[in-house]
Amino acid sequence: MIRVYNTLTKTKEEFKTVQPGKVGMYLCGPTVYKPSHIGHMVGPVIFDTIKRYLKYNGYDVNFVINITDVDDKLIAEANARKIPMAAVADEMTADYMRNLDAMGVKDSVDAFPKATDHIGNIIKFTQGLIDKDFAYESDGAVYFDVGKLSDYGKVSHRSLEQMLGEGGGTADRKRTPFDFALWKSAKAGEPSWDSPWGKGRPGWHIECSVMSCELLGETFDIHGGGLDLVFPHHENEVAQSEARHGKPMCNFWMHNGLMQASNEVGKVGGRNTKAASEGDLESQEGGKISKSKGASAFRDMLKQFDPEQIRFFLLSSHYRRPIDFSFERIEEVGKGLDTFYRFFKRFEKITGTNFYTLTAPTSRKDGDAATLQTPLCKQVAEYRQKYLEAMDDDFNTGGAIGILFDLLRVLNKYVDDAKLETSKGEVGPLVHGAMVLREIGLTLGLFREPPQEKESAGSNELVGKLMSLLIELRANAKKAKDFQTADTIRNRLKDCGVTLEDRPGGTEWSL
RNA sequence: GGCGCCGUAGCCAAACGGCUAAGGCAGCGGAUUGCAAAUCCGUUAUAUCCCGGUUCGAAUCCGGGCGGCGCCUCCA
Repeated sequence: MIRVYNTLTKTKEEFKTVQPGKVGMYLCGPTVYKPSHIGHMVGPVIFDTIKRYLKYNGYDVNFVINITDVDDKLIAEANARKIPMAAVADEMTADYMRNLDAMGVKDSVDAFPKATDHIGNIIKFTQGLIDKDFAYESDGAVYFDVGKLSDYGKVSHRSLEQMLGEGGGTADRKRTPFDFALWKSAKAGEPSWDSPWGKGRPGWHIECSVMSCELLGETFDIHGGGLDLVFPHHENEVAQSEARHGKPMCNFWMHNGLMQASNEVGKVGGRNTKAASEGDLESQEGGKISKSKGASAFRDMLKQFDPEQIRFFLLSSHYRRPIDFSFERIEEVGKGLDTFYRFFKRFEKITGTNFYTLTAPTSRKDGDAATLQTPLCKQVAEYRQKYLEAMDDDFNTGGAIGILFDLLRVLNKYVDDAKLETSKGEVGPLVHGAMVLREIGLTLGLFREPPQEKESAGSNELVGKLMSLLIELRANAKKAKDFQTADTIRNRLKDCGVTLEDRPGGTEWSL
């Protein structure tokens, strides 16, 4: 049984779907006005992992991430750069897609609807709300009347009375301060569309209600987003959708913790310099990354780190927790990841099989059936079971990764104990163990393909030839007990960033 | 000020009332090695920010502090 923490009820609930075997999942995507930074990758990676795990559990998952391509910030950016808003949106959407692709998320997303492709539907939806008397026109704009909804505040767990008591919000053309715009009237020079209320553009919240309904139906299963979107965005989505349809918009509201910026974030590519000189305290003092104007572009971060390393970092703690960003932390998890890569090589050496070509079970049921009866396999099965329990419990990827390490240790120990590197032994259990490691890895979106950097260096033919020359020279020196020469070669290579390992089957090198 | 989240070893982190508080990184000792590296074994929290309470039993539940963070500002 999979249990999911629901923001609506503030408890973990048994996961149940609207339609048997099918899951509709919607994630609030980016406003495409600047290149994405690492904070933008948190939600996609987490919900991609959730999709992978649900698929593994036999669900057919329809995963939607929206693209907000019309908004104040986009207009401002377009004006500043003196180019059309659509040009800004296209450029930044392309950047976002490349980043998602690097993180292994893009292919997992079934649709990326854009707000501007749904203007007609947005107008229809808005008119529907007016017809039902949940919205009113005022001066060319249309507002949602929150006072008409008795349960407004149920997602963010606050009440209208309480908020009004604080004197928050501003009234202007609105009936109540917390009424929000469904449709905004156009100002001169702004992109606009014709509507029954004159030229204008959609408000921020309406697109998500409209597109989620278009693609996933009036009631769907999972709505995700960052914790910062709970209020007002998700509160307002629910208000719109439920007022319009008279039924629950979504059964499970899931919110991921935000990535906290440390001062370092802005340092890559020197993007922080501008913000700092402008006295942008937010980027100076940290806070959530999504707001930090100094956060470095994710594409720059990809030059420094393997995407898998970043993914591993994001999944190493529970999704509802805030994550503190730091380069040290990413380096650190990278070292843990390297231990897996070393095992994969070790595995290939012994079995002649590339770990990445192993055909592992892609469903939980198949995995259950694949259990063998040797001592190692039993141990592996126990860890697999623990892994499943961790993931069943609100997608506890942090705990799951701990179990991945346990599994790794058991497999390495088996190789050591059976001396598989020097003598022929029973490799069947090892292959089975590696298969389970791959099965688990794939549900987390890990170990999909060999780490890129290390591969490219290793595949350089000249480098390979030079390395075998040096290794041969060193082997001759060792044979002649000339350890000084042997150590010189090893130390000098170390200075070049190349590590030599004298393994049972011969010397190996790595960067 | 209002609503809410969080505080576990040097650092990161799991745990959701009950066996010895996972795991990673760093450190230390050992096996192995010509020496290393890698791998494995052992070790590093009389114990979960502090103070009370509930309970046979609390890192977990309740109350009160202290500290960190988010939202409640941008005709949203």
